[in-house]
Amino acid sequence: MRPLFVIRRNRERGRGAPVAPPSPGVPAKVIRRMSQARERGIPDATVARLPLYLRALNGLAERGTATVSSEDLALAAGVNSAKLRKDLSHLGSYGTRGVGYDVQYLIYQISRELGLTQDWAVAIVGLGNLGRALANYGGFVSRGFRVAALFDADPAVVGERLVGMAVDHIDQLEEILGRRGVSIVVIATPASAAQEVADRVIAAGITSILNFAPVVLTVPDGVDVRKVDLSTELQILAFHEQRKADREAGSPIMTEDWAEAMDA
Amino acid sequence: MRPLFVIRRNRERGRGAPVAPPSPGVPAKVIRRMSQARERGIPDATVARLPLYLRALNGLAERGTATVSSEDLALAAGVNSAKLRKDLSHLGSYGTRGVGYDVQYLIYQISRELGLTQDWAVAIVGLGNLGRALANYGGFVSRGFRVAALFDADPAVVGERLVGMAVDHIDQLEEILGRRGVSIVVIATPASAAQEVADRVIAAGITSILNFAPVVLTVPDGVDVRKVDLSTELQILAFHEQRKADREAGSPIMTEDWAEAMDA
DNA sequence: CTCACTTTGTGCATCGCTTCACAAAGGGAC
DNA sequence: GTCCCTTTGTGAAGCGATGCACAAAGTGAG
Repeated sequence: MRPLFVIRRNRERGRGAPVAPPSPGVPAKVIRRMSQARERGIPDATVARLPLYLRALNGLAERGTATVSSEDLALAAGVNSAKLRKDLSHLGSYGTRGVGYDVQYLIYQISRELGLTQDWAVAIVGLGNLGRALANYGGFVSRGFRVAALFDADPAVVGERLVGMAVDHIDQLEEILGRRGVSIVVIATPASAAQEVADRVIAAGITSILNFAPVVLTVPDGVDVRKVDLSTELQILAFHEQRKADREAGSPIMTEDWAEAMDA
Repeated sequence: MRPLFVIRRNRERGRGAPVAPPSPGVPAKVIRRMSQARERGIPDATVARLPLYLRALNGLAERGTATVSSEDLALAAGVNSAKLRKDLSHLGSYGTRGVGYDVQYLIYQISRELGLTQDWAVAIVGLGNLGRALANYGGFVSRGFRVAALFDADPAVVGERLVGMAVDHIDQLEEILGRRGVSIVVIATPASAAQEVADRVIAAGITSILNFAPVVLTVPDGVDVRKVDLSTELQILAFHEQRKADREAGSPIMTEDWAEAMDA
């Protein structure tokens, strides 16, 4: 079963084989076909932007727009139009030259690519303030995702009903995950519990985790972890804010900063 | 006051002026000096990782570790050690060869670089489930950040007390932001209100926004917006999850997918 | 049909980040 | 002091992402 090439696939990013240079003798059609085929190699940066495009498209669709040019869609999504076109070209050739993209069709294609045409059962572990906020957050249930299980370790919380669902005790984690077909787990526990929860859900077969706890989770290969971290974001903002402040007050050449840095 | 060069600075990412090509005649020392000097040009990718290092360091400090090698720290932060060293080298030369980094000293240096030695007054706008979770979230108050104001548009929520602070009505936004010296605003409103809130806080002089609402905010140059978006993260996970599923079930060559894609 | 115009899809140059690999620098033993 | 060991700091190569600029491909008018 799935030898060599699976492993190769795993690391196969972007272009894969270095498409032959456009020597004038080679039939252009063959080259085209190859890059169209793309071998399932959509760049990570592109994948990260697809949800953005999807949201912009849904906005357009609600306002009844039937087709949209890359220029306009890029504007709505806040990106450069060349980037948008290149991103979409990784999915296939879904536009019409001289016209633009059919909004509904593009929504469908992006949704399909992102796997939103099926629905995903999501479990939330940890029902403190953040976990509750997530459970109640209607936005992400809207398309493709469904909260299928809630877990907490606190006996006072277990049994409580949230969004029409009882909170289960963490002891039943493995059993219920399996029974309800959960494939994505959201960790919203305190930092101290996060790694243990991760270990358990991974042992139960989960390979996609969204982590809100402020820790670096250690996971085996093949498990995807995405991290959302408030304090990190604030710290990045603070860095830039400080810089702006420095710039206004400090000397343009910034010699003082230097002196300070030097003697430290 | 601050003419031309301020604008230039604004767009000056990374290296700044296009360092002359490494023509063999140019004295290497000059180039060296320039990149060492860094002109306050810490790469964005590095800035984004500094909070991570800081957290790992705090963990080590709590356990009483005095010095740490780049190898160990990198392990704790979940990055490659060469990357860690290069990141830290952008801040200065704070390690000791043959020994490693002094944990306390490095904590101080990173904190200073991130601007965490001063404290930042943060306002939260929108106190639905998410806003409340953020207000209660102790983690980010810990170091450098302080919740200084809470706003909501709902009269039923205004006046309520959260984390020892009364919720103010959004009408008083500008006045209170100024009075309490707020410099970072967290938007946790519904999507429909987010742009208006952003416009108002920017008009009031705010230049750093952390946006939880699922919309692309349009802001003038000089304003930093960072976005945290649950549904985007879930969609990215779903994409990879789907891929993993395809890989197990589907044909390695993936001809079927093709047929399906073609007739659509 | 041809012509003018619009907009996509992409080759290519560029840029910035990552990673390797090693010289430089410090510590400790003797 | 010298020698050996450890670990940093960084030049340079590699790699992926970005954005320009344009040929290709479509529409619509006449």
